[in-house]
Amino acid sequence: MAKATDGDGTPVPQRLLAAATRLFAERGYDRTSVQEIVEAAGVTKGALYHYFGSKEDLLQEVYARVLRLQQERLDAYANADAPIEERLREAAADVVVTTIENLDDASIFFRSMHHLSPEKNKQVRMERRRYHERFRALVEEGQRAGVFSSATPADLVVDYHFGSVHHLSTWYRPDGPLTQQEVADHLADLLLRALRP
Amino acid sequence: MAKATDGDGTPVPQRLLAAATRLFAERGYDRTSVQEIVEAAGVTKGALYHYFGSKEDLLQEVYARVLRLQQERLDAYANADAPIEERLREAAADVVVTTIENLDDASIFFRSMHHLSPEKNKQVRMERRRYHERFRALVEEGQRAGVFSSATPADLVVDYHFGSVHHLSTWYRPDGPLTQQEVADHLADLLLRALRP
Amino acid sequence: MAKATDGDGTPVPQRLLAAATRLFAERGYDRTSVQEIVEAAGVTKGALYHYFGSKEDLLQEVYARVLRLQQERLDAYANADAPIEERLREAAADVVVTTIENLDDASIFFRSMHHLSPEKNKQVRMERRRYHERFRALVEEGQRAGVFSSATPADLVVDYHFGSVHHLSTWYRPDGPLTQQEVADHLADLLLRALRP
Amino acid sequence: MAKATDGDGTPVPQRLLAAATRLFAERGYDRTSVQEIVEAAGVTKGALYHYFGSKEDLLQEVYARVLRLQQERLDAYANADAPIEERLREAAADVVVTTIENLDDASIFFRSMHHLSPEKNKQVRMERRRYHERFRALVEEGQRAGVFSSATPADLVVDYHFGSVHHLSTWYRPDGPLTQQEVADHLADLLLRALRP
DNA sequence: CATGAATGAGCGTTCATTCAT
DNA sequence: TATGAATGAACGCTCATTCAT
Repeated sequence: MAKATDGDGTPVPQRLLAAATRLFAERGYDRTSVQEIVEAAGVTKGALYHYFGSKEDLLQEVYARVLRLQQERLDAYANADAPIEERLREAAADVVVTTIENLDDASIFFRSMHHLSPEKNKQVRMERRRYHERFRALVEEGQRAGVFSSATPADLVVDYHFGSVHHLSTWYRPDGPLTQQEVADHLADLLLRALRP
Repeated sequence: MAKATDGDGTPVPQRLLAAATRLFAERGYDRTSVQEIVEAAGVTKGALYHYFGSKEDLLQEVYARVLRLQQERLDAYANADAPIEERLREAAADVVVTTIENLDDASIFFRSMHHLSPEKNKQVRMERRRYHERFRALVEEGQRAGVFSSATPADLVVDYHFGSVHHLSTWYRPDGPLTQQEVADHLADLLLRALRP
Repeated sequence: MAKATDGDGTPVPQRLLAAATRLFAERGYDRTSVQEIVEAAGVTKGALYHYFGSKEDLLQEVYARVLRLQQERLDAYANADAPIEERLREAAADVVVTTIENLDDASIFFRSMHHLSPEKNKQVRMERRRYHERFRALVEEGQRAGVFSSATPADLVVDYHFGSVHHLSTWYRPDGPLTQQEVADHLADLLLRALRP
Repeated sequence: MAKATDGDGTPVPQRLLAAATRLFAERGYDRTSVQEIVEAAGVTKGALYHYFGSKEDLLQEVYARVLRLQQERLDAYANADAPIEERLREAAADVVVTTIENLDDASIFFRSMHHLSPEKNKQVRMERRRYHERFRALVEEGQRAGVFSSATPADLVVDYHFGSVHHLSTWYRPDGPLTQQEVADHLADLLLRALRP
């Protein structure tokens, strides 16, 4: 238990990842130097390069973590045993809540993806696509069932909603007039209202 | 007319601004070097610094241009002589069209704002705020008239729509299945449907 | 009378020289840009290069002016009709007063001489040498007459006094406890006392 | 002993400091480029910035070294067990000798201090002040004892002497007619003679 | 006489990464 | 495992000077 930890007992890789996440969100990927990350994590450069192949790998790990989390939650809501309106509403609200809860990761996600090398970028986009499609399937299911209007292509509906989710990191403030849940409910409500036949 | 131009006759400052816009959108602000900008514009560094105080000034100019354009267009639609639904629908569709028409500027706008120094950032945010508020006033006008639902605070409605506009640069492709106008109409339609009482 | 002047009627070359003198003294030769000089003088770069061949020429002109002035004054005191102690005392005090009165020029003189090109440097050193030698001749005259001690070589005596003159720009402040004349009298007194047989 | 050295075995920071000292003295601080320093030291720029935060830090280090040395020596002479005339004479001569022995450092000191940032400048001035005051205390001690004339304020006496010390780098040449010690003795003698009651 | 756009070389500094220990 | 000295390429920016007008 004395290995790869320091003082607080958190393993070095986690400490590095946490420091990198905070700094990338604060100042952006390019403006964060490896030196700053290792100082914030309380280790040396050698240690970082022992656990991560490059600065970019660190960024990819941040992505991988948030992508995994969001996909799991979406799957849980989407596959639940409930009417389609309810499942879509809950999934739509949940992505808002988890995005707010991980606003740092979200900022990085929407602002730093183009810093990944083409291959890694492609991989992230693919996972992102899977997420998008599971969400779209919900919309289409409701459209086929006649519960949702088919006036707008499902793809566009999904992008409409995700746009507002991405946008959260631009305007949401924890000390604002609305709680996370209220924001989530409102945004889910707007989506469902737009889909009324 | 032989002043400050070269070969094609376009003034040097414009050439620099155009080159910077394209490059900032392509690879991001931090990843674009001053050297690349001046090479793309066919001038030397000295010329750039003759017209612009810094690389950051170049970025601010890009912002200033697009902010001015969008504000003008919004004002025109918002102050038109037509029913409120119509005015909101047209304004909502128009911001989509002009964003697509200037997708480079838009990408820069939503991804590089945090690269501006605090003071310049503040100024841009202020102008942005003015735009947001003009749009919000339209929503509130409809809500007061009972034409739009008041279920969702107008602020949130505006952010919902603008989120999808920002998101355009992430997914819109000119060679996609929908034309600019179709995308604009769909997105405006989603907004109006969500606002039905 | 409307030529080469501006507003205040001072000829452009003088205005440039005055601006350069102030700025060179304030921030040093290398840290003063040609742009700053022309702005301070209220003219453009072209005007500067019309009257002066280079930035260095400006510096040389500053030197030439102060050298001429000091040489003239020394000659006047040295060739006066008075006992040698009196003539040396007055010359020694006068160089202190004129140095304090032109503290800017003096700072430049003692700090920026090595910025001149070899040829110009040589010329300035030569004129400086002439000044030194006229002063030394006074000391030697007194030594030969037995009025001054010969314990120290005259050269060294001169450097001893000039050292304190150069040093003035380091510590003299107009709002200090001593007036210019008091400082001058004290320093001349120290010299004369050191020379007592 | 194989760490941070190269070829000759001298540690890199020392090599950099030595190269910088020589070059700053030769051509002045502003005229010496970082590139020239690292080339003279046989390392790369990265190495310099590994050990020193900036070019200015290098200059400050030169100052710190000479200030420390001179203060130590002055303290030793001033606190010795000997009559006041003897202690002042020896201290006055010693500062001349050590200045000549480190003429490079001295040139830099008297010509480049204004290149330091305000904060660092202040620090250097403070240490310099301490030195000045220890020296002044010696003069005052002799004045109170009636051994030295009180005709001139002690402050001015100190500045008179230090002026000649600063001036050394302007005229002293190792191949001149006088040895270091002879120059030192003469200058100390002039000071003591000037202080005779 | 005077302008100011433009040059081009050089500046101090940063930084991801490597590697001997 | 982990260190930290060192690299080397690139970065944003400055500036004395030139020259067509």
